[in-house]
Amino acid sequence: MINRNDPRPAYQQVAATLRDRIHSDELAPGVKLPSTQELEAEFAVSPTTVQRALQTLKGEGLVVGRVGTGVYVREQPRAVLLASTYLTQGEGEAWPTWTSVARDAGMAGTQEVTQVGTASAPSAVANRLGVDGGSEVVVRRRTMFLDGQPVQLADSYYPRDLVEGSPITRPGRLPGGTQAALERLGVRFKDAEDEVRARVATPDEAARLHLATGAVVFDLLRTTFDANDRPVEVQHAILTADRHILSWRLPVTAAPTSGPM
Amino acid sequence: MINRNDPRPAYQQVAATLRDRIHSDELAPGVKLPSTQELEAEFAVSPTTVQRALQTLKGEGLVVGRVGTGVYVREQPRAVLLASTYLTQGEGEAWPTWTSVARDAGMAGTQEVTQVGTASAPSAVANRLGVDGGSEVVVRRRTMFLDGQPVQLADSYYPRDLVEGSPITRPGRLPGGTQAALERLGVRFKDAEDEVRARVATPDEAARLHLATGAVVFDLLRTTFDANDRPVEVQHAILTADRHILSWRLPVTAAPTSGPM
DNA sequence: GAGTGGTCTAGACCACGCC
DNA sequence: GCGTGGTCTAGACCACTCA
Repeated sequence: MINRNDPRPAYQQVAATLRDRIHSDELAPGVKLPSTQELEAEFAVSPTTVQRALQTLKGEGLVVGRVGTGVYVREQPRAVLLASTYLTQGEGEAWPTWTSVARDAGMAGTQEVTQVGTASAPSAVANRLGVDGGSEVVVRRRTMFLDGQPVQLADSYYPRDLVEGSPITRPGRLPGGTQAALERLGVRFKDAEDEVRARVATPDEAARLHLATGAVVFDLLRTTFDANDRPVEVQHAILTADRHILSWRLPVTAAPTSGPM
Repeated sequence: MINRNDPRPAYQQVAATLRDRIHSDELAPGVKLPSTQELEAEFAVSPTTVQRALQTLKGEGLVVGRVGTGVYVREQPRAVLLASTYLTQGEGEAWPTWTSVARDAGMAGTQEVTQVGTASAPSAVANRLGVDGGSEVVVRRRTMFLDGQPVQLADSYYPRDLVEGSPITRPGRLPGGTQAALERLGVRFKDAEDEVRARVATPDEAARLHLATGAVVFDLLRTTFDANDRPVEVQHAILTADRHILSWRLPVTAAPTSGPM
């Protein structure tokens, strides 16, 4: 029952009560909530108020509605631990791939190349790639899947003069990945800079990743530099936040290092 | 006007139209939207439908409502670029501090120590600190502010036997930061592991960070290891996503794989 | 006091899943 | 066919801001 003296709106009280039941496992993952009509009766509020409370919980990713059946406590999807530490490792024959990372988490990782060609560089990419905003760059767009579900949109951008005429500009799998292909072009890698943002998915991203509106995504930019500190690749990835944990390993020295990192 | 043949619900059509106007700068940041009554008339929908569309946009962080005045396009708050070295928390001149990081972004960074003492270790912390779940550990809790606004909750945990009797267990500022204090106890740092998640703020976090419900936060865990690979510190930080960009710099020595990480 | 956003109601209709 | 979640309406009230 709702407390009319509580300063919080009724729908927030309903949401808070249900949230407590979920967190206390009184409503365990996968369990069906009482029907909206039952909730109306229990809390003595109108249908609209119940719906609004449920909408709040849906926005928080706690429950999912399935019309015709009921509203269910969301099963926590298993997440993939995406480590970047392998980049610092030396020589090895088998490099971690999306497939192997997913297998480590007990899932099936696949990918699909959706576009290879040239495109006008988004300003964030152009800045980091050291080209004029809007100028044409080479782009490879991929979608990554976990157990058949799209979880990641990964776009890689390259300076046109660097990769022109190479296999990178053509569709199809690159043996050893794009980085190996760049090395065959004479590129010597030095280091990379990651920038990570988190935000709500745009409607376009939500549609392509099969997400509810309001879902949280990582927005990740990786700029890779060669031995001359020239940026040779910018990767821009959108990752569903509930299926990825990002991980970095970094040295800690007693004496301060100079410069960032 | 709403298209009744469009399969999308009316409130989503209204939201999409307003979203387009915002992204096209027809409604620039800071500008006041038409009043809800005007929107009702323009789209020929009921008040509730307009409210639901606005609620959707609020959830996306695109607009903010101020009762009594209007609904405004949200000014994009300036974000702080948080390099990975920051969390090492030195206060010496060479280590980046919260104050210096904020100053680099043109803002005032302050912090407040909210609690120093012992607490039962949350399971995620206990795991990483190598102690039994629920056992007592030493904790230092801080809140970080940008221009007076709380933007970060940072809790640092230490094994009890390691820091017992040291200044770390007592309130007050630590000259040189906790890292220097640990070094004075004989700790030799080796490396650290960061784990980054992104999710919606819990109601408690939202209240402490003055966030709207549904706001996105980073959930960051840093485990620092000494030369013997013993975990000596676990930092758990909640950061408002729209005011932080996280950054890492990592060396690349050979061809990595196809994934973004 | 007028206008504003925010909340709530009571009732209706629809598409869908299941029996 | 019935129960389900999801959507929508028309109207009401409240707290707040600002002139």
